[in-house]
Amino acid sequence: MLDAVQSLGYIPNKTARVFKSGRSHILGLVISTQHISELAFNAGFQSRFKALTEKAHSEGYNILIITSADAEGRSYFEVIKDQVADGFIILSPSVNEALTPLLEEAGIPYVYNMKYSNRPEDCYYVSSDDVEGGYIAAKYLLDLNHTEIRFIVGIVKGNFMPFNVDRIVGFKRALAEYGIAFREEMIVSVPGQMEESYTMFHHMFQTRRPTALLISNETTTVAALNYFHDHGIRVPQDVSVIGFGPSEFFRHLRPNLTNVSYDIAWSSNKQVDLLLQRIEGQPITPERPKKPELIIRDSTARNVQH
Amino acid sequence: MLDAVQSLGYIPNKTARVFKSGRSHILGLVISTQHISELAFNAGFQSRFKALTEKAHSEGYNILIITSADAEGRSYFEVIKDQVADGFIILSPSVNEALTPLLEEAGIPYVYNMKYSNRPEDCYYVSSDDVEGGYIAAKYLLDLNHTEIRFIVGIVKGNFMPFNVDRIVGFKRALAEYGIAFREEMIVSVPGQMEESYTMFHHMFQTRRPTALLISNETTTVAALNYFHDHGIRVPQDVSVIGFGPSEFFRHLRPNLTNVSYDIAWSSNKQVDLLLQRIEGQPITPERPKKPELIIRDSTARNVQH
DNA sequence: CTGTTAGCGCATTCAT
DNA sequence: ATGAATGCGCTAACAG
Repeated sequence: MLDAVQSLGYIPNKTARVFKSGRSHILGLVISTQHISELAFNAGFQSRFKALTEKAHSEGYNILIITSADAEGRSYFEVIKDQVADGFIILSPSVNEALTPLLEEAGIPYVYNMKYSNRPEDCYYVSSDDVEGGYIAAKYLLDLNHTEIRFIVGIVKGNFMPFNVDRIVGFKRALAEYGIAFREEMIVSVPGQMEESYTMFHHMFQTRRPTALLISNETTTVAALNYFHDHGIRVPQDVSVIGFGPSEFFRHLRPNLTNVSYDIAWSSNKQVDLLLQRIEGQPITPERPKKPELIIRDSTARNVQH
Repeated sequence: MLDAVQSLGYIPNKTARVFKSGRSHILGLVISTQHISELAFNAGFQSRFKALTEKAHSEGYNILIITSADAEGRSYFEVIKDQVADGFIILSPSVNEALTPLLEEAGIPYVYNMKYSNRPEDCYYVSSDDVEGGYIAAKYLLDLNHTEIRFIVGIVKGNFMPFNVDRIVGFKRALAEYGIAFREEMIVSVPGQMEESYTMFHHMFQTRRPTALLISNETTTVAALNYFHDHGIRVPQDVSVIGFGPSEFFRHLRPNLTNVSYDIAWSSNKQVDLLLQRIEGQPITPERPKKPELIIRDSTARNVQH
């Protein structure tokens, strides 16, 4: 009789099974609409998406893409609570103090991709060591005799993202070690992506021209290289450039870019592991942030000016 | 009493609601693991992902990412039938004759992003007019006096993808109109992405050097530009290049690339519309493929050689 | 070892 | 208008 059932085109109702078992084997990936719209040269997000999907897949889970237009705690929660998913990976564009208590109260398992709170019990995230990232990048430029350095960071609603705050801390630390005074103008924020970044570099290079750039996102890095290409500014002869993000991406740019390389596959895997531990009610083993590496390529050179 | 329920932190069980209503408001996006692993410069997939996600979102649906390692009909079906989703958008890397009957028999609504069969009743797809795409690109190069043209196409398991078959038809049509004999060597297939493409261009330019290139995917286009950059081959003075894909991507390359531009947002929106019609059992209004446009930029010039 | 049944939480129907 | 009962399709527990 079972054979008959099998040979007939019977397909068990997945919804009923999920309902009964209480497990959908779906992981919600919560992203802002900004993430989606800025996909093109956002190599960091792409790597994260790839790694999370592959890892989830290998653990028997699928990824549900969940977007929320305004990245507020309450609205994120409204979207999250309506989803069929066993847990959520939250790629917050900023610190989100309001969201966590709501999720906790509702008993919804979650994980962040970065530090989301200053309370020690809020340990459900796996991040990278961004202080170190800012430090090694700045140190390398200082070793190459650069002092007119600009650190280009994106801003969301007028605020630095937490990892940029950390990178700036590392940047300042390196400066201090070398006895170079920090000046506010060394930090340059860009509100947007490709177009705004291009314009910003235009202004920057019309006025006081720096000898070295740290650029905290990939799209802005592409904008910089395009601006330099269009205006005959040579990298690294005229300006040194260091990018932040997955190393493979920068290897495919011209010139090959020196960059602070994050092991996004590692952190993504750990995020999924952590989330699955929460879902299964297992004890949590917090992960220490992994140190990024400086990959030296062709976009950085010794400063011979002045 | 209702107020009390509201004010208390009561959250209705989404799974039970889905079970009862029979609607998950989830659309499965079925992709191969290849899609995921080749995300980086795959601007076409990125645009598609973005457009599908935004459209689904605006229709009150979310996107579930479903991957299958081997893109066979049966294994795709095995994965699909286990998913909680109201319907599926299938980004098949090749024609998939085996999958469709299985889905039909199981009564699972689906939509493809390209023509998936030659039977007239298999009309559940929204594609672009790729014959036209190949034609306008080739015609433009022929107008610029190029005859040593190479059409670079990706292959999956030794086969051209259906849209490349169409583009080649258009390419040959243009050739015929201009009285240029087609030669087999004009079609060059690359098995892989960035690295393999780079090597392939190296071989190509060591031997008989073409004056113009049509490149059917974005990663290979980037590989070509990188190869030319590294070896002092100037675009468009030494070689003309035309890419295929979303126009914004090519605008951010250097030089700005002439390209055959597809309206991916349009086709993605239509795909979701079509799928929702199927899900709701509404009569289907088939969409005619939209014609692509040739965007002329800085990577194409008149052939003055010979 | 095979066959029957209870119950998951919601929405809908029906009875009050 | 409010409240109680039913059933969706599975699975796990239980009975035969």
